[in-house]
Amino acid sequence: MPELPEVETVRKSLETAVVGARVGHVEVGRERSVRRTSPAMLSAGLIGNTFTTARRRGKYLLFDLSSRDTMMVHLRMSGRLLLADPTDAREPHTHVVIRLVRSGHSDIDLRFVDPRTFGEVVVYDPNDIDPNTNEAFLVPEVGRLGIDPLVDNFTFEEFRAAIGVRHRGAKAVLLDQSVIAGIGNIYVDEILHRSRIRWNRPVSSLSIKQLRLIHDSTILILNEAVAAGGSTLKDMQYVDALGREGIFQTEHKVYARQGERCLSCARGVIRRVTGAGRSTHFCPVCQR
DNA sequence: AAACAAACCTGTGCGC
DNA sequence: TGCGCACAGGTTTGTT
Repeated sequence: MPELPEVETVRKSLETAVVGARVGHVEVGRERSVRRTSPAMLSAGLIGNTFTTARRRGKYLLFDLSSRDTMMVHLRMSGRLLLADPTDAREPHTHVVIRLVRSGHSDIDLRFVDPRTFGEVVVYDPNDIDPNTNEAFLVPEVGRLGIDPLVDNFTFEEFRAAIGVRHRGAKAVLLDQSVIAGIGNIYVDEILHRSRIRWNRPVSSLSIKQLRLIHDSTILILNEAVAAGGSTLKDMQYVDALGREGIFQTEHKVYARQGERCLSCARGVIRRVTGAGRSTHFCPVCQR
């Protein structure tokens, strides 16, 4: 479900409540959600410690702790992080509950809800580094992430250097989290549409002008989507930590609009094709 | 190197 | 109404 704009919206919506809060107790109702370690290790890593940051890299949420450990949360397809009054009824599929204690405030729950259980929560030591790869032992993939368009200095030169001289299709490259971190299946289709480039165009065949267009569109769309609070689709699964829906889905030009008239050129009809197990939406007339 | 398929799970929406 | 199938925002792993 959530891509960079959704994860960023979640991050912003829980930052005030989480940063500075101490963990009172932890409940794990589903071991799979903490599969990288264990319920005991999650509790031991959290209880008594205070969150000092609520960061994001790509689609990864990173909460630094006073112990110098970090809690990583990945929502994958169906995960949600919700702030709730501890007396509020729990949503179905609430797998992890972290009780936050804040001086001068009443306690609050940070709840990890995840029907499909692809998501996960793990506490790890970011300084426990594998000297061979320079990546954290427990969560190496965060160290493999490419440029984050919002967190990093996402200049055109950096973008071009990250893409390199490959022959892969434009969509595959933009979805590659080790190139750019945070773009997923909805936003990649929207970015390429705005850039008027076909999903399977080899990046090696793109002109500097077209690369600039992709770079500009990426920044534009991701920022607009964050400003809109992300995209809440028909299934209404995605909401921020306070339960608020996003409204960027009303701005989608191609995603889930197959069969409809292209809003950009007014001539093409949006097509949906399937490849590598994912759906791709584009206008065959204005995307070349 | 790059493209693809399958795997991990559950819920929903569709056609029959 | 009910059943079976296709499909869903992500990522990893293994195979062509």
